Amino acid sequence: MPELPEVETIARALRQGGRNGPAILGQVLDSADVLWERSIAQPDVAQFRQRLAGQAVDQVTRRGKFICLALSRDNLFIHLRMSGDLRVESSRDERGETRPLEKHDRVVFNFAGGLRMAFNDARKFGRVWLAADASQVTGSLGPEPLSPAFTAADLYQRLQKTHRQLKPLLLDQSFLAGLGNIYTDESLHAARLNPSLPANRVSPDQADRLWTAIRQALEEGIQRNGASIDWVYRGGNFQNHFRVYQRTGKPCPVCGTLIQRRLIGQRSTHFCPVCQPEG
DNA sequence: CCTGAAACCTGTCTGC
DNA sequence: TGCAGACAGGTTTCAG
Repeated sequence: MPELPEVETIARALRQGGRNGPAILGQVLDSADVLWERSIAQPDVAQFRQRLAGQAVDQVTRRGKFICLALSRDNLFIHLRMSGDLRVESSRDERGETRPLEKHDRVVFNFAGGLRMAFNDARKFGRVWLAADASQVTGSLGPEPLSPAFTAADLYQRLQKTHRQLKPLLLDQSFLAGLGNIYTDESLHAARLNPSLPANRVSPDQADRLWTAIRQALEEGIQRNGASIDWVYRGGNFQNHFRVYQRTGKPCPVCGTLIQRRLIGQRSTHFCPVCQPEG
């Protein structure tokens, strides 16, 4: 589900509190309950539970679409994939009774102070890693799009190296970390680039536009606390500001032409045939 | 190197 | 009402 802005919103809430519960920064892990074993990518479940116990949450950050918890001795990575979410709450209700879990809770992290963090994931695609060496998990990710180190010239150079179509390329996390289906379509529309255009045919000027569009789309998404669609992620309102995503048959906000949808790289792709012409 | 298809899953919605 | 099929914010793996 979530892309960079949604993951960023969740990471901030874990750091400062808000959205789905109190902050977990500084909390000490007591135990973990694994309700769906395949949610644990690494190491095996027994080792995962054993190593976790007693470690404090020293830092909460984000890298691409990964939530990264720096623990006392390890790093805990959470990837929400299509339907994952995190919920922080007290383990007991007002009467002191153990609070029941929710449908689709897959892993529950219990903290020493009485809080718990539930990883809820209807579709079971999400994964959790525990690794001493962070590069083992996030090592192959491309640049962080909002980092000052990522420049328009940088993007242009990377685009020149391949003839892959822009849409699947931007979704490739080793090319750029954090874009998903929503923000890719929104960025390409703002940059006036056709999603099927081969990357090495993008001019320096167009690369500049794409760089600006990507960063603006992501920043607006973060500012609106992400996009909430259907039953999955809740909290943000960026969905009310989509220009093309899920707006098939509705007018382009720039020229009024009806937005088209078609499959590119097996993902549904929304674009304006006039603002984003072929070739 | 690149593309497309399939797999991993559950839930919702549409149309017959 | 029931049921089949399409579709959903992601990633990996495999065949060609």
